[in-house]
Amino acid sequence: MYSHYGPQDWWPGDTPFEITVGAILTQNVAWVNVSKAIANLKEEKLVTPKKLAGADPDIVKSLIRPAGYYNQKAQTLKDFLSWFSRYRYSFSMLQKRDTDELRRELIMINRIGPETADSILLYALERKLFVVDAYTKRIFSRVGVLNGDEGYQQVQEFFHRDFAGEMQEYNEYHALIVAHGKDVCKKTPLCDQCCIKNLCLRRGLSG
DNA sequence: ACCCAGGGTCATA
DNA sequence: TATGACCATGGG
Repeated sequence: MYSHYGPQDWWPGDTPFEITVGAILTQNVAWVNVSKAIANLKEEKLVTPKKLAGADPDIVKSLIRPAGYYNQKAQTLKDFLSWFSRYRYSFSMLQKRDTDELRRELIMINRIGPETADSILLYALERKLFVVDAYTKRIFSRVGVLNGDEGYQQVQEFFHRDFAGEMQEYNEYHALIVAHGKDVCKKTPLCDQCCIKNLCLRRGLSG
């Protein structure tokens, strides 16, 4: 996949906080819409924890509107920030904490689920874990490695076990799966010849 | 006019 | 536990 699609340079964003905001805003929404929302926030210089926390909720809603679900997402940002304030809005503070502890705390925040939490952990905090998404389940179900009825944790454990790697590989892997999902598997329901199938066959995981 | 996109929550049976 | 409804915008 890497040789075909090249480096994906994920996550788009200049700072850990921008990455975090993007992870929240991108829930069930195309990234193009999220970029507009982030561009709006940037114009108002609100892409910093303190500024965003101090902003008028109605202003924030209007700025993130292109990303959809703006009422919920404005509240999610607020809830995240109220948790983050306990670390004095400092990513260095977060880095002192254990990955599993942070993950539990993030998931405790309303409307931040496992995928959003893991995206923040991998792409903003550079923790070594695999991010599961709908493409992952679809693609790996099709090639016969997953059933399709596994839960998030189960799928994640599968990848941690059979596709173990370093943080940089998890970073690229998730991005490539998304790229591949948008590219091929949407148009071609049966990916018999796809590179992932071949990879799994080589590893003795399907066939 | 439909369907879906880099999810998650809540009510119901 | 397992479905369904709901959140909302923008592009194909």
